[in-house]
Amino acid sequence: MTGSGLRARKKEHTRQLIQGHALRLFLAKGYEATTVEEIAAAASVSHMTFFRHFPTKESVVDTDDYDPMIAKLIAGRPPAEHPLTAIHQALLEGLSTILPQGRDILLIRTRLILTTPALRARLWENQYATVRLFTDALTARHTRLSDLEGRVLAAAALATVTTSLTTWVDCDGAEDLPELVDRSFAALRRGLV
Amino acid sequence: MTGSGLRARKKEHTRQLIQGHALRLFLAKGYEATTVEEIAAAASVSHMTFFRHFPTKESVVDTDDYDPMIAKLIAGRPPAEHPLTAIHQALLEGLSTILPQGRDILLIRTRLILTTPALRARLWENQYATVRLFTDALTARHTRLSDLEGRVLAAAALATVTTSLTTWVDCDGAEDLPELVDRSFAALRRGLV
DNA sequence: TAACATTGGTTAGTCACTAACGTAAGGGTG
DNA sequence: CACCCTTACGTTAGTGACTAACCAATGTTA
Repeated sequence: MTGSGLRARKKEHTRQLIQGHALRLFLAKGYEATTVEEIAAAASVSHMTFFRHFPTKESVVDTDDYDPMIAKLIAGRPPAEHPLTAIHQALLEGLSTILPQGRDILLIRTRLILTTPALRARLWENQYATVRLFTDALTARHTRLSDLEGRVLAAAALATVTTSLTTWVDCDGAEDLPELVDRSFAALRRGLV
Repeated sequence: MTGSGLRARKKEHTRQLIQGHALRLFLAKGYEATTVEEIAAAASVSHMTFFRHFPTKESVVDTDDYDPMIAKLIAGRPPAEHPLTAIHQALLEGLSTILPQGRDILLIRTRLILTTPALRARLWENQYATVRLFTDALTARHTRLSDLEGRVLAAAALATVTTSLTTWVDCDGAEDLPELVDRSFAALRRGLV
Protein backbone atom coordinates (compact mmCIF):
# COMPACT_ATOMS: atom_id res chain seq x y z
CA MET A 1 0.00 0.00 0.00
CA THR A 2 2.53 2.55 1.12
CA GLY A 3 5.50 0.96 -0.53
CA SER A 4 6.60 1.73 -4.09
CA GLY A 5 5.31 4.19 -6.63
CA LEU A 6 6.80 7.54 -7.43
CA ARG A 7 4.21 9.39 -5.37
CA ALA A 8 4.79 7.35 -2.23
CA ARG A 9 8.52 7.85 -2.49
CA LYS A 10 8.12 11.59 -2.98
CA LYS A 11 5.87 11.75 0.06
CA GLU A 12 8.32 9.87 2.24
CA HIS A 13 11.05 12.16 0.96
CA THR A 14 9.32 15.37 2.01
CA ARG A 15 8.44 13.75 5.31
CA GLN A 16 12.07 13.01 6.01
CA LEU A 17 12.98 16.45 4.78
CA ILE A 18 10.61 18.13 7.22
CA GLN A 19 11.66 15.94 10.12
CA GLY A 20 15.34 16.51 9.41
CA HIS A 21 15.03 20.28 9.32
CA ALA A 22 12.79 20.25 12.39
CA LEU A 23 15.22 18.30 14.55
CA ARG A 24 18.11 20.39 13.32
CA LEU A 25 16.33 23.60 14.21
CA PHE A 26 15.13 22.27 17.57
CA LEU A 27 18.69 21.44 18.56
CA ALA A 28 20.02 24.75 17.25
CA LYS A 29 17.41 27.18 18.57
CA GLY A 30 15.40 25.15 21.06
CA TYR A 31 11.98 23.60 20.64
CA GLU A 32 9.79 26.49 21.78
CA ALA A 33 11.80 29.09 19.89
CA THR A 34 11.30 27.23 16.61
CA THR A 35 7.99 27.85 14.87
CA VAL A 36 6.27 25.46 12.51
CA GLU A 37 6.45 28.15 9.84
CA GLU A 38 10.23 28.23 10.13
CA ILE A 39 10.46 24.47 9.79
CA ALA A 40 8.18 24.55 6.76
CA ALA A 41 10.20 27.36 5.20
CA ALA A 42 13.46 25.49 5.81
CA ALA A 43 12.00 22.43 4.08
CA SER A 44 10.56 24.64 1.31
CA VAL A 45 6.98 23.59 1.91
CA SER A 46 3.89 25.29 3.26
CA HIS A 47 2.93 24.94 6.91
CA MET A 48 -0.10 22.93 5.79
CA THR A 49 2.19 20.31 4.30
CA PHE A 50 3.88 20.08 7.66
CA PHE A 51 0.58 19.30 9.36
CA ARG A 52 -0.37 16.78 6.71
CA HIS A 53 2.70 14.77 7.62
CA PHE A 54 2.70 15.41 11.36
CA PRO A 55 -0.52 16.01 13.30
CA THR A 56 1.22 18.21 15.87
CA LYS A 57 4.52 19.98 16.30
CA GLU A 58 5.39 17.54 19.06
CA SER A 59 4.84 14.50 16.89
CA VAL A 60 7.91 15.33 14.80
CA VAL A 61 10.07 14.31 17.71
CA ASP A 62 8.37 11.30 19.21
CA THR A 63 7.97 8.91 16.32
CA ASP A 64 8.83 5.90 18.43
CA ASP A 65 8.26 2.69 16.58
CA TYR A 66 9.80 0.94 19.56
CA ASP A 67 6.64 0.19 21.53
CA PRO A 68 5.12 -2.38 19.16
CA MET A 69 8.52 -4.05 18.82
CA ILE A 70 8.91 -4.36 22.60
CA ALA A 71 5.33 -5.61 22.90
CA LYS A 72 6.11 -8.39 20.42
CA LEU A 73 9.25 -9.30 22.32
CA ILE A 74 7.26 -9.48 25.57
CA ALA A 75 4.70 -11.78 23.99
CA GLY A 76 7.55 -13.98 22.76
CA ARG A 77 9.17 -14.56 26.16
CA PRO A 78 8.77 -18.04 27.71
CA PRO A 79 5.45 -18.33 29.56
CA ALA A 80 7.11 -19.70 32.68
CA GLU A 81 8.99 -16.43 33.15
CA HIS A 82 7.60 -14.06 35.75
CA PRO A 83 5.86 -11.04 34.20
CA LEU A 84 8.31 -8.37 35.31
CA THR A 85 11.28 -10.48 34.28
CA ALA A 86 9.68 -10.96 30.89
CA ILE A 87 9.35 -7.21 30.37
CA HIS A 88 12.86 -6.66 31.70
CA GLN A 89 14.36 -9.17 29.28
CA ALA A 90 12.24 -7.98 26.37
CA LEU A 91 13.52 -4.46 26.98
CA LEU A 92 17.12 -5.67 26.99
CA GLU A 93 16.50 -7.54 23.74
CA GLY A 94 15.00 -4.44 22.21
CA LEU A 95 17.88 -2.26 23.34
CA SER A 96 20.43 -4.67 21.88
CA THR A 97 18.94 -4.10 18.44
CA ILE A 98 18.41 -0.37 18.84
CA LEU A 99 21.65 0.72 20.49
CA PRO A 100 24.30 -0.47 17.99
CA GLN A 101 23.34 2.01 15.26
CA GLY A 102 20.93 4.28 17.09
CA ARG A 103 22.65 5.12 20.38
CA ASP A 104 23.53 8.74 19.66
CA ILE A 105 20.20 9.55 18.06
CA LEU A 106 18.37 7.96 20.98
CA LEU A 107 20.43 9.99 23.44
CA ILE A 108 19.88 13.29 21.65
CA ARG A 109 16.19 12.69 21.09
CA THR A 110 15.61 11.53 24.65
CA ARG A 111 17.42 14.54 26.04
CA LEU A 112 15.36 16.85 23.86
CA ILE A 113 12.18 15.20 25.07
CA LEU A 114 13.11 15.20 28.74
CA THR A 115 14.21 18.83 28.78
CA THR A 116 11.21 20.21 26.88
CA PRO A 117 8.03 20.45 28.97
CA ALA A 118 5.68 20.10 26.01
CA LEU A 119 7.48 17.02 24.72
CA ARG A 120 7.73 15.54 28.19
CA ALA A 121 3.98 15.82 28.58
CA ARG A 122 3.59 14.08 25.27
CA LEU A 123 5.91 11.32 26.37
CA TRP A 124 3.79 10.55 29.42
CA GLU A 125 0.71 10.66 27.27
CA ASN A 126 2.25 8.02 25.03
CA GLN A 127 2.97 5.87 28.05
CA TYR A 128 -0.75 5.68 28.63
CA ALA A 129 -1.09 3.89 25.29
CA THR A 130 2.07 1.89 25.88
CA VAL A 131 0.70 0.53 29.16
CA ARG A 132 -2.27 -0.88 27.28
CA LEU A 133 0.02 -2.41 24.66
CA PHE A 134 2.31 -4.04 27.21
CA THR A 135 -0.64 -5.18 29.31
CA ASP A 136 -2.12 -7.03 26.35
CA ALA A 137 1.24 -8.58 25.58
CA LEU A 138 1.55 -9.72 29.19
CA THR A 139 -1.92 -11.17 29.53
CA ALA A 140 -1.63 -12.90 26.14
CA ARG A 141 1.51 -14.62 27.36
CA HIS A 142 0.30 -15.39 30.87
CA THR A 143 -3.42 -16.13 30.84
CA ARG A 144 -3.69 -16.37 34.62
CA LEU A 145 -2.85 -12.69 34.95
CA SER A 146 -5.76 -10.37 35.72
CA ASP A 147 -6.16 -7.08 33.89
CA LEU A 148 -5.37 -5.08 37.02
CA GLU A 149 -2.22 -7.11 37.65
CA GLY A 150 -1.14 -6.67 34.04
CA ARG A 151 -1.69 -2.94 34.13
CA VAL A 152 0.13 -2.47 37.40
CA LEU A 153 3.14 -4.43 36.23
CA ALA A 154 3.25 -2.80 32.80
CA ALA A 155 3.00 0.65 34.37
CA ALA A 156 5.65 -0.12 36.98
CA ALA A 157 7.99 -1.54 34.36
CA LEU A 158 7.54 1.48 32.13
CA ALA A 159 8.20 3.80 35.06
CA THR A 160 11.37 1.83 35.70
CA VAL A 161 12.66 2.15 32.13
CA THR A 162 11.82 5.83 32.11
CA THR A 163 13.86 6.23 35.28
CA SER A 164 16.74 4.45 33.57
CA LEU A 165 16.49 6.72 30.56
CA THR A 166 16.32 9.82 32.75
CA THR A 167 19.43 8.73 34.63
CA TRP A 168 21.15 7.93 31.35
CA VAL A 169 20.48 11.40 29.99
CA ASP A 170 21.45 12.99 33.32
CA CYS A 171 24.93 11.52 33.06
CA ASP A 172 25.03 12.40 29.37
CA GLY A 173 25.23 8.79 28.25
CA ALA A 174 28.38 8.13 30.27
CA GLU A 175 26.90 5.01 31.85
CA ASP A 176 25.83 1.91 29.99
CA LEU A 177 22.09 1.98 29.33
CA PRO A 178 21.40 -1.79 29.56
CA GLU A 179 23.30 -1.84 32.83
CA LEU A 180 21.22 1.06 34.14
CA VAL A 181 18.10 -0.87 33.20
CA ASP A 182 19.41 -3.90 35.11
CA ARG A 183 20.18 -1.79 38.15
CA SER A 184 16.77 -0.10 38.01
CA PHE A 185 14.89 -3.38 37.89
CA ALA A 186 17.10 -4.71 40.67
CA ALA A 187 16.21 -1.62 42.71
CA LEU A 188 12.53 -2.26 42.10
CA ARG A 189 12.84 -5.84 43.36
CA ARG A 190 14.91 -4.84 46.36
CA GLY A 191 12.37 -2.26 47.42
CA LEU A 192 9.69 -4.84 47.95
CA VAL A 193 11.24 -7.77 49.78
CA MET B 1 0.82 37.02 53.42
CA THR B 2 -2.12 35.66 51.48
CA GLY B 3 -4.53 35.62 54.38
CA SER B 4 -6.56 38.64 55.37
CA GLY B 5 -7.12 42.00 53.72
CA LEU B 6 -10.07 42.92 51.59
CA ARG B 7 -8.03 42.69 48.42
CA ALA B 8 -6.75 39.19 49.14
CA ARG B 9 -10.26 37.99 49.90
CA LYS B 10 -11.61 39.52 46.69
CA LYS B 11 -8.83 37.89 44.72
CA GLU B 12 -9.52 34.49 46.21
CA HIS B 13 -13.20 35.05 45.49
CA THR B 14 -12.73 35.69 41.79
CA ARG B 15 -10.34 32.76 41.65
CA GLN B 16 -12.95 30.42 43.10
CA LEU B 17 -15.56 32.01 40.84
CA ILE B 18 -13.52 31.32 37.73
CA GLN B 19 -12.66 27.78 38.81
CA GLY B 20 -16.28 27.00 39.67
CA HIS B 21 -17.62 28.18 36.34
CA ALA B 22 -14.79 26.46 34.50
CA LEU B 23 -15.43 23.04 36.05
CA ARG B 24 -19.16 23.43 35.56
CA LEU B 25 -18.71 24.25 31.88
CA PHE B 26 -16.14 21.48 31.36
CA LEU B 27 -18.58 18.91 32.72
CA ALA B 28 -21.48 20.34 30.76
CA LYS B 29 -19.88 20.88 27.35
CA GLY B 30 -16.58 19.05 27.56
CA TYR B 31 -13.10 20.44 28.06
CA GLU B 32 -12.10 21.12 24.48
CA ALA B 33 -15.46 22.57 23.54
CA THR B 34 -15.22 25.16 26.31
CA THR B 35 -13.15 28.22 25.48
CA VAL B 36 -11.36 30.39 28.00
CA GLU B 37 -13.40 33.31 26.72
CA GLU B 38 -16.60 31.50 27.66
CA ILE B 39 -15.33 30.75 31.14
CA ALA B 40 -14.29 34.36 31.60
CA ALA B 41 -17.67 35.58 30.35
CA ALA B 42 -19.50 33.20 32.69
CA ALA B 43 -17.46 34.53 35.60
CA SER B 44 -17.96 38.10 34.34
CA VAL B 45 -14.26 38.82 33.96
CA SER B 46 -11.94 39.34 31.02
CA HIS B 47 -9.90 36.48 29.63
CA MET B 48 -6.79 38.24 30.94
CA THR B 49 -8.09 37.95 34.49
CA PHE B 50 -8.45 34.25 33.88
CA PHE B 51 -4.81 33.95 32.92
CA ARG B 52 -3.72 36.05 35.89
CA HIS B 53 -5.21 33.43 38.20
CA PHE B 54 -4.38 30.34 36.17
CA PRO B 55 -1.30 30.16 33.94
CA THR B 56 -2.99 27.75 31.53
CA LYS B 57 -6.45 26.44 30.77
CA GLU B 58 -5.37 23.05 32.08
CA SER B 59 -4.25 24.39 35.44
CA VAL B 60 -7.84 25.13 36.45
CA VAL B 61 -8.42 21.42 36.81
CA ASP B 62 -5.28 20.03 38.36
CA THR B 63 -4.80 21.98 41.54
CA ASP B 64 -3.63 18.98 43.51
CA ASP B 65 -2.42 19.91 46.96
CA TYR B 66 -2.19 16.21 47.70
CA ASP B 67 1.41 15.56 46.69
CA PRO B 68 3.12 17.52 49.49
CA MET B 69 0.77 15.95 52.02
CA ILE B 70 1.60 12.44 50.84
CA ALA B 71 5.31 13.29 50.82
CA LYS B 72 5.07 14.35 54.48
CA LEU B 73 3.24 11.15 55.34
CA ILE B 74 5.95 9.09 53.63
CA ALA B 75 8.67 10.86 55.57
CA GLY B 76 6.74 10.15 58.76
CA ARG B 77 6.52 6.39 58.33
CA PRO B 78 8.73 4.22 60.60
CA PRO B 79 12.25 3.88 59.17
CA ALA B 80 12.21 0.11 59.58
CA GLU B 81 9.40 -0.16 57.04
CA HIS B 82 10.35 -1.18 53.53
CA PRO B 83 10.19 1.74 51.04
CA LEU B 84 7.29 0.52 48.95
CA THR B 85 5.27 -0.39 52.03
CA ALA B 86 5.93 3.07 53.41
CA ILE B 87 4.53 4.70 50.26
CA HIS B 88 1.64 2.27 50.21
CA GLN B 89 0.67 3.05 53.81
CA ALA B 90 1.21 6.78 53.38
CA LEU B 91 -1.16 6.72 50.42
CA LEU B 92 -3.79 4.91 52.46
CA GLU B 93 -3.40 7.44 55.26
CA GLY B 94 -3.78 10.27 52.79
CA LEU B 95 -6.86 8.71 51.21
CA SER B 96 -8.49 8.27 54.60
CA THR B 97 -8.39 12.03 55.12
CA ILE B 98 -9.34 12.93 51.54
CA LEU B 99 -12.14 10.48 50.83
CA PRO B 100 -14.68 11.25 53.61
CA GLN B 101 -15.59 14.68 52.30
CA GLY B 102 -13.91 14.72 48.91
CA ARG B 103 -14.83 11.40 47.34
CA ASP B 104 -17.28 12.67 44.71
CA ILE B 105 -15.16 15.64 43.73
CA LEU B 106 -12.10 13.41 43.43
CA LEU B 107 -14.04 10.99 41.23
CA ILE B 108 -15.42 13.67 38.94
CA ARG B 109 -12.13 15.50 38.64
CA THR B 110 -10.14 12.33 38.06
CA ARG B 111 -12.55 11.19 35.37
CA LEU B 112 -12.32 14.55 33.67
CA ILE B 113 -8.55 14.38 33.72
CA LEU B 114 -8.31 10.79 32.50
CA THR B 115 -10.75 11.27 29.65
CA THR B 116 -9.25 14.52 28.35
CA PRO B 117 -5.99 14.07 26.43
CA ALA B 118 -4.66 17.54 27.24
CA LEU B 119 -5.31 17.11 30.95
CA ARG B 120 -3.95 13.59 30.91
CA ALA B 121 -0.70 14.87 29.46
CA ARG B 122 -0.59 17.47 32.20
CA LEU B 123 -1.14 14.77 34.82
CA TRP B 124 1.86 12.80 33.66
CA GLU B 125 3.89 15.96 33.58
CA ASN B 126 3.01 16.53 37.23
CA GLN B 127 4.11 13.02 38.06
CA TYR B 128 7.60 13.98 36.97
CA ALA B 129 7.67 16.51 39.82
CA THR B 130 5.91 14.14 42.19
CA VAL B 131 8.56 11.48 41.64
CA ARG B 132 11.19 13.94 42.80
CA LEU B 133 9.11 14.83 45.86
CA PHE B 134 8.49 11.24 46.86
CA THR B 135 12.10 10.29 46.18
CA ASP B 136 13.31 12.95 48.58
CA ALA B 137 10.80 11.81 51.19
CA LEU B 138 12.02 8.23 50.78
CA THR B 139 15.73 8.95 50.94
CA ALA B 140 15.22 11.26 53.93
CA ARG B 141 13.56 8.42 55.78
CA HIS B 142 15.88 5.69 54.66
CA THR B 143 19.41 7.02 54.29
CA ARG B 144 20.77 3.78 52.86
CA LEU B 145 18.64 4.18 49.75
CA SER B 146 20.43 5.36 46.61
CA ASP B 147 18.93 8.04 44.40
CA LEU B 148 18.30 5.56 41.58
CA GLU B 149 16.56 3.17 43.96
CA GLY B 150 14.43 5.97 45.37
CA ARG B 151 13.43 7.17 41.93
CA VAL B 152 12.56 3.72 40.67
CA LEU B 153 10.42 2.95 43.71
CA ALA B 154 8.70 6.34 43.75
CA ALA B 155 7.94 6.05 40.02
CA ALA B 156 6.69 2.49 40.35
CA ALA B 157 4.51 3.40 43.32
CA LEU B 158 3.04 6.36 41.48
CA ALA B 159 2.34 4.22 38.46
CA THR B 160 0.57 1.81 40.78
CA VAL B 161 -1.68 4.46 42.32
CA THR B 162 -2.46 5.85 38.91
CA THR B 163 -3.51 2.38 37.82
CA SER B 164 -5.76 2.17 40.88
CA LEU B 165 -7.31 5.53 40.06
CA THR B 166 -7.81 4.55 36.43
CA THR B 167 -9.55 1.35 37.47
CA TRP B 168 -11.63 3.27 39.99
CA VAL B 169 -12.85 5.67 37.34
CA ASP B 170 -13.40 2.84 34.87
CA CYS B 171 -15.90 1.21 37.21
CA ASP B 172 -17.38 4.61 37.98
CA GLY B 173 -16.41 4.52 41.64
CA ALA B 174 -18.29 1.31 42.27
CA GLU B 175 -15.30 -0.34 43.91
CA ASP B 176 -13.61 0.85 47.09
CA LEU B 177 -10.56 2.98 46.24
CA PRO B 178 -8.37 2.00 49.22
CA GLU B 179 -9.11 -1.63 48.46
CA LEU B 180 -8.12 -1.10 44.82
CA VAL B 181 -4.88 0.44 46.03
CA ASP B 182 -4.24 -2.58 48.22
CA ARG B 183 -4.92 -4.95 45.36
CA SER B 184 -2.70 -2.95 43.01
CA PHE B 185 0.24 -3.00 45.39
CA ALA B 186 -0.36 -6.70 46.00
CA ALA B 187 -0.28 -7.21 42.23
CA LEU B 188 3.00 -5.36 42.02
CA ARG B 189 4.55 -7.58 44.69
CA ARG B 190 3.18 -10.75 43.16
CA GLY B 191 4.62 -9.89 39.76
CA LEU B 192 8.14 -10.01 41.05
CA VAL B 193 8.50 -13.05 43.29
C1' DT C 1 -4.82 62.60 52.54
C1' DA C 2 -0.97 61.53 49.40
C1' DA C 3 1.91 57.95 47.53
C1' DC C 4 2.04 53.26 46.54
C1' DA C 5 0.85 48.66 45.14
C1' DT C 6 -2.04 45.53 43.16
C1' DT C 7 -6.15 43.80 40.75
C1' DG C 8 -8.39 43.88 36.61
C1' DG C 9 -9.73 45.72 31.68
C1' DT C 10 -8.40 46.87 26.88
C1' DT C 11 -5.99 46.14 22.85
C1' DA C 12 -3.14 44.13 19.74
C1' DG C 13 -0.50 40.90 18.84
C1' DT C 14 2.01 35.55 18.10
C1' DC C 15 1.63 30.78 17.21
C1' DA C 16 -0.38 26.09 16.83
C1' DC C 17 -3.80 24.16 14.30
C1' DT C 18 -8.14 23.59 11.09
C1' DA C 19 -11.48 24.00 7.13
C1' DA C 20 -12.53 24.99 2.51
C1' DC C 21 -11.21 25.87 -1.25
C1' DG C 22 -8.05 25.07 -5.77
C1' DT C 23 -4.20 22.95 -8.73
C1' DA C 24 -1.12 19.93 -10.77
C1' DA C 25 0.85 15.62 -11.25
C1' DG C 26 0.70 10.42 -10.50
C1' DG C 27 -1.52 6.19 -11.95
C1' DG C 28 -4.67 2.83 -13.24
C1' DT C 29 -8.69 2.27 -16.80
C1' DG C 30 -11.02 2.39 -21.74
C1' DC D 1 -3.01 7.56 -26.05
C1' DA D 2 -6.83 9.81 -23.84
C1' DC D 3 -9.66 9.67 -19.73
C1' DC D 4 -10.61 10.30 -15.04
C1' DC D 5 -9.80 9.57 -10.39
C1' DT D 6 -6.75 9.96 -6.65
C1' DT D 7 -3.55 12.47 -3.90
C1' DA D 8 0.11 15.62 -2.47
C1' DC D 9 0.50 20.31 -1.91
C1' DG D 10 -0.64 25.35 -1.92
C1' DT D 11 -3.54 29.40 -0.64
C1' DT D 12 -6.53 31.76 2.22
C1' DA D 13 -9.00 32.70 6.06
C1' DG D 14 -10.13 31.52 9.99
C1' DT D 15 -10.23 29.84 15.68
C1' DG D 16 -8.36 29.57 20.18
C1' DA D 17 -4.67 29.60 23.76
C1' DC D 18 -1.60 32.65 25.47
C1' DT D 19 1.47 37.14 25.99
C1' DA D 20 2.88 42.03 26.32
C1' DA D 21 2.03 46.87 26.89
C1' DC D 22 -0.60 50.20 28.64
C1' DC D 23 -4.22 52.05 31.52
C1' DA D 24 -8.09 52.58 35.17
C1' DA D 25 -9.77 51.67 39.65
C1' DT D 26 -9.34 50.45 44.25
C1' DG D 27 -7.33 48.68 48.45
C1' DT D 28 -3.29 49.61 51.54
C1' DT D 29 0.22 52.17 53.95
C1' DA D 30 2.96 56.05 55.41
